Amino acid sequence: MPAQTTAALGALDPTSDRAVFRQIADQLREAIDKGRYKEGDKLPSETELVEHYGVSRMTVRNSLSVLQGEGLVVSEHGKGVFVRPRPPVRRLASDRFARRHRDQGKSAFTVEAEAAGSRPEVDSLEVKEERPSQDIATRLGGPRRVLARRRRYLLDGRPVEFATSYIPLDLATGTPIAEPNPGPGGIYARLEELGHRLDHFDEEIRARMPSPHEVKTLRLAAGVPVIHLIRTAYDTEGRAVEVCDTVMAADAYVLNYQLPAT
Amino acid sequence: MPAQTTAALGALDPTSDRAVFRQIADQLREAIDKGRYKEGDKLPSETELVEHYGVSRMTVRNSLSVLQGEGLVVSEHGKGVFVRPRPPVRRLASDRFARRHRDQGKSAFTVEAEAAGSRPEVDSLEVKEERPSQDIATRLGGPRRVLARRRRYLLDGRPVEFATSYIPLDLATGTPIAEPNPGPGGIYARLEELGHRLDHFDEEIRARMPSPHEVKTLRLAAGVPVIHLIRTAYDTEGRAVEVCDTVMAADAYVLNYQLPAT
DNA sequence: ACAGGGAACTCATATAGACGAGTAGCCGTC
DNA sequence: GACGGCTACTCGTCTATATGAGTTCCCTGT
Repeated sequence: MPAQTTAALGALDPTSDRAVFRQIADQLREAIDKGRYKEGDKLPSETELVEHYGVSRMTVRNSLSVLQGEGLVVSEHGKGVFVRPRPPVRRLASDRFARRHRDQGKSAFTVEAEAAGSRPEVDSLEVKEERPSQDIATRLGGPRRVLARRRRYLLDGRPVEFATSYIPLDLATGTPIAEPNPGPGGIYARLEELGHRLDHFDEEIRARMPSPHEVKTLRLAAGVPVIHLIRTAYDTEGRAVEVCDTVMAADAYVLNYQLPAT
Repeated sequence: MPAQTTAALGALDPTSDRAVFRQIADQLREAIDKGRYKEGDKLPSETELVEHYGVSRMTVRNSLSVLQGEGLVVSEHGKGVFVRPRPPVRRLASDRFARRHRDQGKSAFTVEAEAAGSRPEVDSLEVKEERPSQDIATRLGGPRRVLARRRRYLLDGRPVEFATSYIPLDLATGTPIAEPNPGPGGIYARLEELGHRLDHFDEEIRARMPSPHEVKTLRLAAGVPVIHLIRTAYDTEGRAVEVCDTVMAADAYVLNYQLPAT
């Protein structure tokens, strides 16, 4: 049985000017950090904490909401508050778009995930023509209309990322790129077949807190940021042929880049 | 005068099963998104919101703490709750370690910041020998002891990043690398002068919520994640000569990488 | 053996009230 | 005019209490 007693917790310091609910949060955080409560363990119930510290329930709840905001714990209605388990992590290497990775019949996501022993899924396909936003239009060199390809990626049933690719309409119409499934090697393979030999990608990375919509789509727990990656693909003539806007659950990803020292 | 009235806010829907404090947070969030409260504007005071919605003050505070957790607003004791201003952003290009950027008398950070019109500062220097953590040791190929160089970077007085470089002790002792100021071009220039010609860097990027210590060091507002970047520098013989562990305020950075399509 | 009811636990939401402490402006005194 | 204090406003913390709702498990009646 996991430790769900208050044995791991100390007493309050009434002389401290640190707010009581912060002191309690500090103690719980420390106990979690030191492994006295392990991943998935149930913390003491609110009532138990009330008794242990001799404070009101609101104060205890206040402490717990601090830890929840930090993403350290998750509460489950009717069951208890649990130390949040760290999910498996997906590593993205900087050579993930190398041509040699493109000739399989499956998508890069699927191949990688299966290699890592996870069950990959891709859903919520949407492929349609749109007027691009100001930002996307600028990145693509100002096309009036684009093809937008939206999809969401899941690992073992858990959504980890959703992405939208924007391709200038004149490159996409009438090609497999406009199909829901563009075929082996993905749209980069198709673009090259159409004579747009890819030269390089630019990636722009931000990290921020998710919008409520992103929380929903990625089923994010409280306190999990997102990594926002915007990739622009350029062909050998210097033309931007695709912009891919990706939002990833930050707790599910590590990004890897290799830079030459030049 | 900025809109700090409740004019921009609607009424509650008592038939909704959405919690009252969430409804209030939704309305405030929408008003901020739509620009009815602009950056730096003061929101209605808690008392005003209490009167407008006819709920208790705790409920209003609950709503505001939701928005604070999302990083949308900051509260200032005795003054009010304000829409958080977006700070200026520092862009990190993937060629930032190219040799051609190394010959100036100043550090890369200083040069970049001044070019962007900001006032750079570097502080809390600490240079000392240590036993490396397991992780750092592994990345460096297992040295017993390392030189750790810690520093913090500020822009216009605001801390934006702190970093620790770890260099195997046998490379560093008795060289300018062990000095507080390693000289123009930084330690990479010194390493190359010592015959360790740099070949490439590996960068590993994560995003997560900050620890309390990081909140303090970077003076982070609630709801601002950090970008955690671990860079390993390799020389032409494939030896790892430095690991740099950097924690950045995510709202102050955009990372840029250029990948060859290979 | 099993289905159902209900007790006993969990967290979620909300109210009302109190006191503390930081800020800013007004106003009178010196 | 400058200083100092008063006051009214702000958010911060904490208590006490009530109700609702989801989960678990036992016990009882069939």
